[in-house]
Amino acid sequence: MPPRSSSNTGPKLVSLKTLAEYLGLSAATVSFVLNDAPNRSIPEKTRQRVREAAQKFGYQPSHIARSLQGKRTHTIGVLLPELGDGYHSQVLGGAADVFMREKYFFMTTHHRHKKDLVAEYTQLLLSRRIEGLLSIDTHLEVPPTAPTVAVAGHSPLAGVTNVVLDHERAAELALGHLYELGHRKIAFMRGQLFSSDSRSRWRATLHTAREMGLEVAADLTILLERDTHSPELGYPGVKQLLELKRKFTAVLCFNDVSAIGASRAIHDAGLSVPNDISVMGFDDIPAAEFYTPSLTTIRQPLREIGSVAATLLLKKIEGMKVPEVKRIAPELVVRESTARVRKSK
Amino acid sequence: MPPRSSSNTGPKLVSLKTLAEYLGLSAATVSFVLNDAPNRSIPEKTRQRVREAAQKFGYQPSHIARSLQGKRTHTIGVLLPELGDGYHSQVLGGAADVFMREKYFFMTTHHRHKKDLVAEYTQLLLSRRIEGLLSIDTHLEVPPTAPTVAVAGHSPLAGVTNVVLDHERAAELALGHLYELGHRKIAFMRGQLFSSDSRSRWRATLHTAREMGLEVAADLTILLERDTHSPELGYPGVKQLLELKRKFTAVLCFNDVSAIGASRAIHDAGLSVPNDISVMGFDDIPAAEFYTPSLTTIRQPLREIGSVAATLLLKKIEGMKVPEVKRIAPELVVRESTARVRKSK
DNA sequence: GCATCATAGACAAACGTTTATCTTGACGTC
DNA sequence: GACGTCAAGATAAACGTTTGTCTATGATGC
Repeated sequence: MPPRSSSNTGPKLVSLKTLAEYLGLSAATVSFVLNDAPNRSIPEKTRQRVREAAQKFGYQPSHIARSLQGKRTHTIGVLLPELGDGYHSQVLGGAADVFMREKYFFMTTHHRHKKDLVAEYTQLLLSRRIEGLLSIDTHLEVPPTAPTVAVAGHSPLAGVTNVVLDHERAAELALGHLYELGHRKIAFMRGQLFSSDSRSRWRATLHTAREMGLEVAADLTILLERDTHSPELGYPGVKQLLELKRKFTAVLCFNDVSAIGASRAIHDAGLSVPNDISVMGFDDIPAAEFYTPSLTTIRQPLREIGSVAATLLLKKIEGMKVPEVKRIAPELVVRESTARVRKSK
Repeated sequence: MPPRSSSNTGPKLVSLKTLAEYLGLSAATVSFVLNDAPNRSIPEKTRQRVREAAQKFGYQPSHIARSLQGKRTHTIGVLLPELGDGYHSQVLGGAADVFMREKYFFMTTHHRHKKDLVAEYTQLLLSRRIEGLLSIDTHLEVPPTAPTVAVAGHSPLAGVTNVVLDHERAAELALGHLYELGHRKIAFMRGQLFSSDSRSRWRATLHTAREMGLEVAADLTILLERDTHSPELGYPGVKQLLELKRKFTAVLCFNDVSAIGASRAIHDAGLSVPNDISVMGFDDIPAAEFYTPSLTTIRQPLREIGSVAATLLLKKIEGMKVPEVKRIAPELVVRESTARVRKSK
């Protein structure tokens, strides 16, 4: 296809005033017509003329001028650590669906967890008169002066609504599944201490295990330490357990990546997943499905988390009351890496 | 940590006027001080007073009012099909790095390839006075009236700069690698006809193969048809080739996902990757590294593509001339799924 | 034939800035 | 003492809208 003609230095943007001048009308009248303002008597004939002229000149009202005196900007500010990795982008995607549907635009900023950037961007967004702030995995120091909803925010802040994964439910699903398959000797992985929701997850795991009468043995607990996103994360711990001849029939991993590492360690020890040992992941990353054996895991409904957060934020902006905290239930995804524990010891 | 105090109905935003009134000065003077306007004589004492008051009231200049008369809004509009999947988010991430660094903010819109939405959002962004448009994997019908850079845009448009992967280079890297390993009978996968850059890739592959003296045999060519993102995409074609007893030592897959499917088919046929057949992917998705055997692949430097596009866009906005098309070189990532062809036939 | 009323539209203020130009008083110079 | 200069700041216009109020003009009522 040949390039189209029109240049992109573009027809200069036409203002209400120019349009009015051309029509021999006042800007006000033109504005009334274009906005279908009520309580104004303007004959259909004039309306036609105005609309045609607007069409002809490709008139676009200046959103800036508009929002200068009307309060509404229909703009949201988003704060997140990094764009492009799976987690944050998916949450943002879910939120974006809602924003677009409700005719809000949003500006995204990323700060790589730098405190001063978080503060700076918050201010800059505010000075652009955003109506609300969506904070994803971001540590806010003070409550912003605009309605705010935080996803996976750490500390509770006055007036800031938190949307978080229901870790209790996650633990129930994971342990419940293993329990039903007959597993009683389960190895546990505990997330790195610096990891954002590592603590709440571990607490929920301990709590649920106790309720179900499952033992969380210290000598079957692996504490992750390395700061990596490769399966190498889960390999050494499980390998060591196997070398020490600890007895267990399943391992509850911190996430899918470490579950893949765990699988490899089991495989390398000459054992089979899931026949000898079941492996349970967390997150449901795309690789969880592709891996062999595909991973049974707990899915975090990231898009849903995003859309719930966005919905709550819009409600707040409209002045409605919303809860301080909203928990989102995860889902159990059963695949190949877990199986019924074998009768034969 | 206990919740902080301050409420988020927030201290009402303070305007220049209010500030000026409080100080007993005119708004203009306050503006001069706060902007360090040159050629204005204002005693240091007054400057101090002004700055202190601004601090005290947490004054934030209204970006909106500012950009109403100055032309600059320092805002970019982004058009993409979908937020949250790997490809687009990574490109956006790379672009965002540049935008943030250069103090531009951006609004992201997604259109799921709906033509009318593309047009509508372009207009809306324009009416918000964006200074430039970044179009990612989006089919633009007409050149927008603002400087525009397109990533993986399909048709060339007058004045729109295109940033694309250098498919020729990609083919050279892939085929060169296989060639060096001794492969001469290679099976090819051709992308679905509806896939965006399927055509240019195939053309480059044919061209490069010819140059290297490699044969692209019709009976070793698999045309993908299913519209799926699961490995199932690559499985049946390769399986069929094996069943038909076609002889080949390597398969050049359309992407990593289909490469995983291909691997499985080979495995299921009782053959080994890479000992019997080498498998080459494309994209370098995260799973490529985790899979067993990990995939040799051609990496699309997505973040780089994004940052190059953003850089070009900013240059255009500054009024500099930039090329109509910019090709980004891919990278060969050698892992376990390819090996030297075995001597023994 | 005059008051009343609806119509069709103009006028002007306001939103929060920036910036060019003007004012005022103090001081210095010859 | 007339004049110019400079400092310190005020005024006002402008950016592109929206919206409350005002004004002509003609039509209607009695």
